[in-house]
Amino acid sequence: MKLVFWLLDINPKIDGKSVELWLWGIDSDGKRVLVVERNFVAYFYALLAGGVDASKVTENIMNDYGSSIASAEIVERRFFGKPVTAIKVSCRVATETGEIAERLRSVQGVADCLEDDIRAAMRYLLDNNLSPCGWHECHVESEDKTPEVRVNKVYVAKSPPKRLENVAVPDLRVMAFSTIYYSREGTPKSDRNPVLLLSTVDSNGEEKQLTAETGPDDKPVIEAFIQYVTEFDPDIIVSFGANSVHWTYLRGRSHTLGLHLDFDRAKLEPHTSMYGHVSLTGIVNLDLSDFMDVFPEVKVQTLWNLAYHLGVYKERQTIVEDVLFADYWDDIEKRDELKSFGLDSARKVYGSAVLLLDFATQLSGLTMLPLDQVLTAATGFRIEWFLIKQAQKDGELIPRRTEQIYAPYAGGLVLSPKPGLHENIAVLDFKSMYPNLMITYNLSPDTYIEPGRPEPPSGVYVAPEVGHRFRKSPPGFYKEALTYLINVRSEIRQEMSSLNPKSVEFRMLDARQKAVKIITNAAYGYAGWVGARWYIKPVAEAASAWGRYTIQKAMDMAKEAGVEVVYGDTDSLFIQYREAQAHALQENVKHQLKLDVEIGEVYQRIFFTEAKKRYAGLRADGSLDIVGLEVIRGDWAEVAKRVQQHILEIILKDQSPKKAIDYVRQTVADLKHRKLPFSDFVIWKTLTKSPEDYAIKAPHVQAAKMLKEKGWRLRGGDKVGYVVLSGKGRLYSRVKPHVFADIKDVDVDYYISNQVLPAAARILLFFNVTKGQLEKQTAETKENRSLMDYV
DNA sequence: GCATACGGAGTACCA
DNA sequence: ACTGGTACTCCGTATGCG
Repeated sequence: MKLVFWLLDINPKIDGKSVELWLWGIDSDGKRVLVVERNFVAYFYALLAGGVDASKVTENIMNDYGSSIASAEIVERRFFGKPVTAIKVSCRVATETGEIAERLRSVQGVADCLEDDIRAAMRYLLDNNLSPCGWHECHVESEDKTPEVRVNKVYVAKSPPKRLENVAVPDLRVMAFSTIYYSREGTPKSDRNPVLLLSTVDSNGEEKQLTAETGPDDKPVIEAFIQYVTEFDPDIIVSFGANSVHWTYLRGRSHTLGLHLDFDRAKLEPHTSMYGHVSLTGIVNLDLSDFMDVFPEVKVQTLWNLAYHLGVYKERQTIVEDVLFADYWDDIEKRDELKSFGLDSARKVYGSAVLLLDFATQLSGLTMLPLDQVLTAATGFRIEWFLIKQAQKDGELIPRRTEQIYAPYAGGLVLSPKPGLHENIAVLDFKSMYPNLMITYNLSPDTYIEPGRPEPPSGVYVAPEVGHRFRKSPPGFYKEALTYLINVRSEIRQEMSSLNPKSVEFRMLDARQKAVKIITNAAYGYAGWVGARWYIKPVAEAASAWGRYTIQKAMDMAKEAGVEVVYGDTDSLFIQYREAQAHALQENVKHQLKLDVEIGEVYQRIFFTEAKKRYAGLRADGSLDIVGLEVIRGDWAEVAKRVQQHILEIILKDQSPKKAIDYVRQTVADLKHRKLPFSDFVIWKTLTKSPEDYAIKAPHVQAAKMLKEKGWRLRGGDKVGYVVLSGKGRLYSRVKPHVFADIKDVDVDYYISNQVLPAAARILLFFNVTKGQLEKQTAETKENRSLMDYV
């Protein structure tokens, strides 16, 4: 019979020597199904050394290892663009692939073995052109002897599934949860600290709070959780932080209580899997904290900040810090507040998930990575899987990931800005510059001509400065991949333009074009990544060299046309805008450099300091575009950022330094009287490693160590919020984690002289502030450092 | 003995 | 755990002045 199903997840099922592939899905009737593939054959390629007799080597291999090998077939492939002969070795026992490959590496005539490191599930998806989060059609038979799995129906595949074009997504059962643990000893540990509260929100609109009202016994909480999950039978479980904390915690806690957290569709417990994520068999485990790299503008990565950024809620709400959970629980008057915070958190998880699921689904389909891996996989791996698909189409063998020597190379060209205010400035932007350069000059691992090698008949593009050569044709697989991506994106955007932005189709397409964009933009970075399978430094080096050439040429052309350039960075030029002239330049550049250039933002007014990568522009619609300055940095106190923001507004709109100074004076006065919220004083910084690994004493490291002393575990990647307190000595000796500090101990003078005034002076330095105004300022701040010191 | 200079560590940003 | 270019703060020691 024929089965049509949407592929939710795939996992290998290893039973002794047999490897089955389990394909979890949803059929066209909405039934949850498992399709078991029993005909998977693992294989790899033995790459032959030059000049050897392929059939002889094959014969030798079969003689010596025939008992482990199902078949050995001589095939023609390519490796880094060069034609190669290889033996495709299929293994009798899938789990022995790596071992056999390792042995064959030392066989006479075998140069190397490749693709033995492609795991079964990915191999299967790749070879059959399947796509997670996509519809497929498959000949199946019903399975009589149903394995112990929780689905409506189990089938056995009679042939590999075929992908269908349908892009719709079935109705998925989604469940979100949040946790609250009880600990008076810092970071909760599952062997001693109970789960006070589990809050859930699901796609049926049901909200639940599972709690241990009566005391420390949380066994009923976890039992109820297991029961609820089993009954609801979610396709996707969403959380914030489950990959790093909650699954391990809940599993550990279950064991402490003599329970098993075996609610997934194979009745197994959560287990760690690829790319540092936790797997739930047959259920997608989605951790929203893995989305954070998609939103770098959210500086302190918390659930609540993410949800706020996404517009899940509008009014800022009071958050209960985890440090205070135990206090809230023990205080009967505050316990309800904690409970509603827990439920609210689950709502935020669910609300955010609804908005992010389309994007994740599309990224999964594009990269071939299953939905629960695509977000935990780093950028490099996402693009790599996309490229692997393209390479396979071209007959390119997939290189192994090998240890490479890191060697930096020159990047983009950055021009020094002309400091001060400018009127009417347009940004001339090269659209998707690096991808387009790679397309235009056919930059790819398989088109690179090594020094000393003869020039191919098609001729070569020679990169400026660095001299790397790339054949002009045929196109490399980067060119093909990028051309596809860029075309697809513009088709999608075209299609979107005729749709209602509120329609489901529009939402889907928008998610897809965002996913495509992410992959497109990462291609250049991937090329220069030492960890890349296809790492060839000259590819990245040539791209950046062509980039510098391009921007330099465009600058020369601007000069020739009498257009003043005030700034530029990598792929953009900021020019004095006169409409006809600018458009003429745009056309000229487009034509001569064969790259797409657009006139982007036209600023009414723009302000540059002497520093590169830092400016503020006033857009035509009156909004500010602030780049690089303290305002948009996550490691400055809120009060300093707000002051700078207002100053920029005053300077760009009113052009009144006097007003700006008055504003600074007012804030300094407020600071002196502590008439500002405590959150204004918190400085957030990221730990790049565990606090004890630091060689130096830095303020945020000291604050982290204080948290650690109270039992709170902090690791690399964690953000520490601290405030500076009054006192003597080094800065690091008088900081405190914000959760333990009080506004009355804050050193307001530090915030005036090291936060607010420097941020203000960064801008005001460029305006003639009269002596009188400055003296007034000095008088106000008395012995503190005044603006004068900075001017 | 003290203030200042300066390189390095650390962080975060832009493209 | 995708690249290089850049700015900036704070630490900690070297340096120079009185």
